[in-house]
Amino acid sequence: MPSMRPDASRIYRQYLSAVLLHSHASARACDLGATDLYALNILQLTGAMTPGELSARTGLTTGPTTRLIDRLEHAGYVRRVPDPGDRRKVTVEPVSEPADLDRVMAPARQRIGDILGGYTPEQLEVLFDYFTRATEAYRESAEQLRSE
Amino acid sequence: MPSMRPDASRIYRQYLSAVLLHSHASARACDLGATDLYALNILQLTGAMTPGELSARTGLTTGPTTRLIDRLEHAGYVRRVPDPGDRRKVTVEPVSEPADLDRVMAPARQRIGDILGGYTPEQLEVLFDYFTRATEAYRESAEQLRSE
DNA sequence: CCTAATCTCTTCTTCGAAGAAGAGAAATCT
DNA sequence: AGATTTCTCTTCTTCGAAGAAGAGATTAGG
Repeated sequence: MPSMRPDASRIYRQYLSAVLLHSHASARACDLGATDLYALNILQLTGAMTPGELSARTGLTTGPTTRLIDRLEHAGYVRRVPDPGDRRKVTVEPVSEPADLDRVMAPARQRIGDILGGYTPEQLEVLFDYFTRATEAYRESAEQLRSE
Repeated sequence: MPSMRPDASRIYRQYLSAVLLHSHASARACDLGATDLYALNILQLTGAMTPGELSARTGLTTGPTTRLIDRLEHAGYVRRVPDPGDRRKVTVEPVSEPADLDRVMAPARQRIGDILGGYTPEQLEVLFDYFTRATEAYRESAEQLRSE
């Protein structure tokens, strides 16, 4: 990060730490393992996919992936839908309203909502522009790490 | 999140997912366990603390915490410093430059740096104002989850 | 001073999740 | 139609990390 501010890097690092801290605390509060949350994020970000594809993305072999999906399905975060075109296949799709996770995330969502509510439309434009770009940047970087 | 945009919530959610995705991929690339990264984040965010305090913050008992610190120290992310005032105590402090993690995070940092470099000073003001406030919001929310 | 409290670390056991290998079902290709 | 490939799922084993209990060392209090 260039010299926009002397402490820009530090602020950003602490920001990331706080996000991760909260995410981990949320997972813990839901009795959700780290890999489970990771997979759930993949599904929410990328959309429905087959177990095989999820295996590839998580880096797990198919065995653990089956049981990972079992856990997520049992907890009500995803569901298995048979593929109409290919009856060997199953599609794993994220469920719209994951009850527990939503409840746990509510306080943070409230706080962030309050913060965002204090900005002008022009400022929000900037923020959401950043969110959109950063999403792509992190997704690409993660992809890059995965393929190394 | 109120009706600032119809897809605001979705954009923000995907943004968070991407951040977490990348973080998990980074941890994986460093052979760093989820709890290890979690603890490291606590230390980087809050600063040096005793193993007992780290135990409380991670929610672990003291046994696993000792070995968690062992792993982090061995990997070169933290170090133990004896407390001069109380010789029973040890202070665990994060090391300034964690080699592996830095290397793994470099591509993302580059991309984010490029994105931020494209904004005007006024826009950066808005972004860093958000980062600062959001850090506090997530930290408080995580604290709240921990104490439930 | 001597007891109680505090702090870290060690040991043992337990548990969850990952890997490996293969079975079973269905699609594809010759 | 038969053989091969492609999926998912099952079983068994292995491994890392968490919990419980207690030892050892140091400080604080009566």
